[in-house]
Amino acid sequence: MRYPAEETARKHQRLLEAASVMVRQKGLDGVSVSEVMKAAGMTHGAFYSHFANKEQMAETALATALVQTDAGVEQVLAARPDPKDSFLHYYLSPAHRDDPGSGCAMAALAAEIGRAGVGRQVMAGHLRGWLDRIAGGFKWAKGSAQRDQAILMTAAMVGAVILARAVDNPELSNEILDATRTQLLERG
Amino acid sequence: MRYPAEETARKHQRLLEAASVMVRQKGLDGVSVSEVMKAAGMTHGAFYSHFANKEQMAETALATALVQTDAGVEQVLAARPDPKDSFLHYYLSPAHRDDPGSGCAMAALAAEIGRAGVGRQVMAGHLRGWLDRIAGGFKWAKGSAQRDQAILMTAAMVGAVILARAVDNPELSNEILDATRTQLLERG
DNA sequence: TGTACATCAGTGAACGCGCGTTCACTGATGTAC
DNA sequence: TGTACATCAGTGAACGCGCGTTCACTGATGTAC
Repeated sequence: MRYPAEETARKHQRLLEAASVMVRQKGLDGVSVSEVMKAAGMTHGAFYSHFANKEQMAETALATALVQTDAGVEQVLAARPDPKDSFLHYYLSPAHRDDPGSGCAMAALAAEIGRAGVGRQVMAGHLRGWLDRIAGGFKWAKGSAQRDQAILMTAAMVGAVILARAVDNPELSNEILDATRTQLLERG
Repeated sequence: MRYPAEETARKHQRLLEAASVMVRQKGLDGVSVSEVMKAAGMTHGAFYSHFANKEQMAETALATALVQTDAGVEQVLAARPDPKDSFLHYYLSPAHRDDPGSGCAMAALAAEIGRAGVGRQVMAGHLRGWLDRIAGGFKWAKGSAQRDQAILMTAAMVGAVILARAVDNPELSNEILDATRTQLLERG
């Protein structure tokens, strides 16, 4: 049967939200059409009223996840007095490590995108914007380019969260987060 | 028919080698039983003469890939005069970025292991050994713990390679590798 | 040393299963008059 | 404003396909005598 346009729009939004979370939790290839639809409270048949196919959903979910990641960065950049400190404490926290579904899409999906080919352009655009904002928004040590420092910080944060998620030992996992935060703060 | 024990052992070795490469290229879940067997020159039926099931092959392939990664580290630690410099130049090179199959297993597989659960213990053991060796084998800046510096360096290298593989723009990809290397060398 | 036979790695057909996708159908919505 | 009808999001059965896994079979190897 036909549904009110507004309700359909709301359902589509629910779908995007569920897909962006699940994709970060299970990977772009790790979520099935059925489970995304189920999470949004529908049956699998309606999937093709919202997406052309599974690949397009993956791309859309990635884009949505990246937008949410961006929103998080914006929020932190408004923090006073020290946005960089706030950012490092959030990003390298156990909470972020343990909740990939609502966390940074680069840490969750960059590795898979690297081998799949799908989403590499979107990821490049996202990373460019990310680097511009943190290179300009944070205070950096004198003596070397802000952009290079922003790249090191980004690589270290992403790598630290990925490694912290990949080990089963809680002490080692926490140590990775703590040491990375300490080192990045120590250098200015 | 029955085959000479020595030939069987050689085939098993071929299987491990192929699996460890393919798993780094396509992910632990991204390789099928058939394609691994085909790569080793056999048909899929013989798979179960070598492994209990697909999951066990994935674990074995991960372990093999980590051993090969370790062997690479050992080799670099013997480099003169500056093993750290050699290490950073290899790890953060376009060659390493473009050849995940024979590259670092952490960069290739840590993200997937983080969400799968399989291999987290093996990964923790590997990372422990890795950190011990580079914390002890390289020269570090005074003023903060060698281990913390080793962790930052590892996180940054792994993150940089993952990000460099995830973007389609060659300039940005190279910039990530170059900036990370420059920054890590600059700090001693 | 020669003979008889159990072993077992490898082959390729066959299996059930979950997947992405298609389709006939439903019926309230929104539109044309 | 009321009526007739086309639209289309959503349902659930059905599809083909590739996957991991099983199985009967092969025949040279390695062993027992």
